[in-house]
Amino acid sequence: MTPAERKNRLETIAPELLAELSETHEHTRELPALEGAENGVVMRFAPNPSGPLHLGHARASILNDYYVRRYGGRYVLRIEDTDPRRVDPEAYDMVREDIEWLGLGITDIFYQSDRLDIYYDLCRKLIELGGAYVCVCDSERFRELKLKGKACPCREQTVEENLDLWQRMLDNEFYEGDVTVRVKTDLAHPDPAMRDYSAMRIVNSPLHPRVDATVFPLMNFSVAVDDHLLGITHVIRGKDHIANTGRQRYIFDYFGWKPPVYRHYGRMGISGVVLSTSGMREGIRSGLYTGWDDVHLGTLRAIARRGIEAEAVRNAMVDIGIGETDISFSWENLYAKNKEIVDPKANRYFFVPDPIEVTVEGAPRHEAHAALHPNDPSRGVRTLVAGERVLLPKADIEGKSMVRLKDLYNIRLKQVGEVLEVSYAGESLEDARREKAPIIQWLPVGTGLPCTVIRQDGDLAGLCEPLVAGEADRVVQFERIGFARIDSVEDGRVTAYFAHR
RNA sequence: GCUGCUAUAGUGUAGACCGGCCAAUCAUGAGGGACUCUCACUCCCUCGACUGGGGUUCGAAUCCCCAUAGCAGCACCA
Repeated sequence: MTPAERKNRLETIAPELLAELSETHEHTRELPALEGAENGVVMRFAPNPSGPLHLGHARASILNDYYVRRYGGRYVLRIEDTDPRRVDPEAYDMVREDIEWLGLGITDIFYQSDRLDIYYDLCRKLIELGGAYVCVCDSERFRELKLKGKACPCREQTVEENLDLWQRMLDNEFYEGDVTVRVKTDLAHPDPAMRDYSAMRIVNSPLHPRVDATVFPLMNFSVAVDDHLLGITHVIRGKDHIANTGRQRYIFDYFGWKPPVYRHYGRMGISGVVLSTSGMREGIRSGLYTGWDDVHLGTLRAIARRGIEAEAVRNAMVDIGIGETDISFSWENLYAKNKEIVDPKANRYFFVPDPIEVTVEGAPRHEAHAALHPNDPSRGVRTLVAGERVLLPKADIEGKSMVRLKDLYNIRLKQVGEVLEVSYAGESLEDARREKAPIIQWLPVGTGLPCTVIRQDGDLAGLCEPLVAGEADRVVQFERIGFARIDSVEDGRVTAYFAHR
């Protein structure tokens, strides 16, 4: 049966199936349902302000955002700045900008550094409940004991002794490293990670940029407290937090709170870019990278600069989902998502990398009209006026005997010793097709703008069409090269960032 | 070392909870073709996977056990 016959037959026996066939299937993927989410959710994104957001943050924030949008409710941004050592004052703004770029539906914002009194208060209550003690042991010594499942002497202190020590901590009677408040868990717990962890510690230096304090909570305490106080119902985070979920459970139990529903997704390996804040900062300092948006970094501002849109990142992350399997992030898949968005709107232009000038013997003066977008004639054309002298991409004519300059005419090439002889070969597209001549981009001599296309693996230098100057901050397609974001146009010089083919 | 999680095509993902409709979905990618004055877009065709071994069962990608591999945690970081 031919396809047409099959279609006819289907029409006679089951017209409703035929209708189904012609439907365009929208592949917006549905992620698994969350239990207890039917009446809305309260979720959170809790970055540490130590640098700009990167792809790892994008996954966490987008997946939580996805569920808030799906079920309705609130989306809390919680800035976790309880470690003065890991706070970069400039990162507060960067995080805010990146969140804006991502388009997250944040409804509430909290800074943990504003909430120290809340943590102090609940820490005292936890001590009173007998759920925590102030430990004055050397951390190394404590660790040894813990691994053996043994208690340190401080664990036997009375509530009064602990309260006294706690007050002295707050009164600045101790220095960094001298004391820590530990949550009493279970020293016999089979998982050593679960045994008596720290809830509060002292940091004397550096000073916190937002608050005058030296006693700070550790994340397992502040996170549990805030998740409860802020009414968080569901938490989606990486599996590196599985142990923390277990530790935080003790806080919930001591206070008689109901913990949120947790989902821990698998590790996402991201290759090809630098992600570690320290690595990025060091590279920027040493001049290896131009800044937080250097193309070699995995920050959101870097991929934005490369012309990747937030929606593409979102689609890629939802596609990846919340599976517990460890995965490797696929740039290829992200590029495909981005092309979906960018291809319909990107205007087409010629960019000639590594240009060589040739004189086309016998070529008439000719005006070429190339569509700004081949699928949308209404956008009009770029007009390029060519005489005998044109610029061609070196790599595309090497070894060729005939090529067609797109929308212009055909040329014949002959290498005679050191000299490349180029002659006019007519306007016929059919001729070019018949000879299987490549159709390549070109530029008239004189009108092109110097243009650098910045790529991860080396820049392309060349010339582009003058109209590109009007495309600043937009993504264009350089025909036969790929999509690129026009980053700047200064003094007639264009800088573009390569996105993908 | 101790604890835990995971294992479906190159990549991501569905199916797994409630075994049969799975000779395993969709996307991406690769190869081929159509269209096209781009190596873009669109369309068509093809390629490619249930980690291994046992067990339960009439029947296992799905349940159980073992092995292997990967990952995470065992901070006075988040």
